[in-house]
Amino acid sequence: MAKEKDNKTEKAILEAALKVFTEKGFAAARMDDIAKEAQINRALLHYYFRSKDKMFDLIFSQRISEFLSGIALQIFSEKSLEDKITGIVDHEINTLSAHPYLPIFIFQELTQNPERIVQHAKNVGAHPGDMLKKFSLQVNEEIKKGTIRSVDPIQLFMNIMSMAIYPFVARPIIKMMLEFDDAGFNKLMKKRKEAVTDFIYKSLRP
Amino acid sequence: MAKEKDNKTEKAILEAALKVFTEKGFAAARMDDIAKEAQINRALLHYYFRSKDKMFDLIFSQRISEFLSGIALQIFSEKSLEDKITGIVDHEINTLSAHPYLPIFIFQELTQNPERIVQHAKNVGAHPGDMLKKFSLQVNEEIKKGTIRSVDPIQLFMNIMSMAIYPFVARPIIKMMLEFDDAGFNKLMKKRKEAVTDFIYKSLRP
DNA sequence: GTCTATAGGGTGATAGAC
DNA sequence: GTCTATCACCCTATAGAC
Repeated sequence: MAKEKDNKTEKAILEAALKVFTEKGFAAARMDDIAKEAQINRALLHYYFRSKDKMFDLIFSQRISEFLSGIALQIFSEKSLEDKITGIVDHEINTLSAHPYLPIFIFQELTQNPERIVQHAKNVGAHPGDMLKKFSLQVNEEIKKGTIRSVDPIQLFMNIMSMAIYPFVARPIIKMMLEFDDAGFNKLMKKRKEAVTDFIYKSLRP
Repeated sequence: MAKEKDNKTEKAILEAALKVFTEKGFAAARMDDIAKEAQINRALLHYYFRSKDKMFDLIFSQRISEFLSGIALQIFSEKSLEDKITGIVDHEINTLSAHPYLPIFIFQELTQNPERIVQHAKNVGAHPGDMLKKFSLQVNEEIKKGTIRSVDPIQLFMNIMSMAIYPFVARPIIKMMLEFDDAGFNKLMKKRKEAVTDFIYKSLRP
């Protein structure tokens, strides 16, 4: 029973830490914000996780691993190129619709401390460079078969990721330009899944 | 002569503030970092700009205005749609190649404080929503003429901005995946200008 | 205008009672 | 495990000499 209480508190803290860190970033996040969000005392945070840095590393490590392995899962699946592209776009937009702060959080902190990615990238299993190689191979096969036009696979990969993720990065500007609230933005993103895949397929026509 | 010294110091401070704020963000930026970067005393910052907040507002206001007006300049030019798209892509990639930290800075701070955009958006002259309307009009004209296929102008606009800007947001991940240094990344972005416009035109074929 | 010294407030971390 | 009280440091901002 004491054990059960442990898990419950620890879980509450991690959930709160995720929320506060992703919304504010490491530097602006306050231990007190996390404590209040988890509805516990500030000292307990240190009891469970010792320091702000350790807590942050844990959260960040999970997020970047999830981000990379989510893509890897799609890339290394046995799908056709077309289904794979649809899979990546759908996966990214679905995930980010539920967690719109994630991309800015990841990229902001990664920019501050780029070495960190090397540590965490290994948690993904495959080396991230392998993803691009696998993707390039499949693209070049389709080009050879004549099912799609000739295209640089690396630029294509960047295009796919860009169109899926960037709108969540630029969310405040998009909301202002269109005078949308959160609900309107989410609807737009739901429609966007098909718009993006369609835009890509149309471009790849031979 | 005293006046000249004023301008020189003030300019040095603003330059240093831009560098530190954009690289670290408001919360992580230290007045001491800025002072050291400008090679002056910390107290002088307050003599010239009173507070960290005021200094930040100034820098941020300039950046977001420049960002929006840069796009507006392209949108409201008298170019054909195709030239306009090329203009936007080239302008964004050129600007960000020189200042790769800008997008994350703008979007991170804007996410923290979305109301800020409303104040600064007005500095652009035209209301930002007008940009999208003007762009949509021109796209719909081309569709009617049959020079491009039917497409949602808003999604198209998001696609263009995404593909031009996102790679600079995801720069650390791209550099890692391709095992590139800064020079390699910049070369890739230079090539990307043509890759992106070509990708878009190919997609818009009727 | 530019500096040194320091006030004043906030924040992460720990000690110690329960 | 959970709390209150408190320490020690950091950082912005200002006072005051030059």
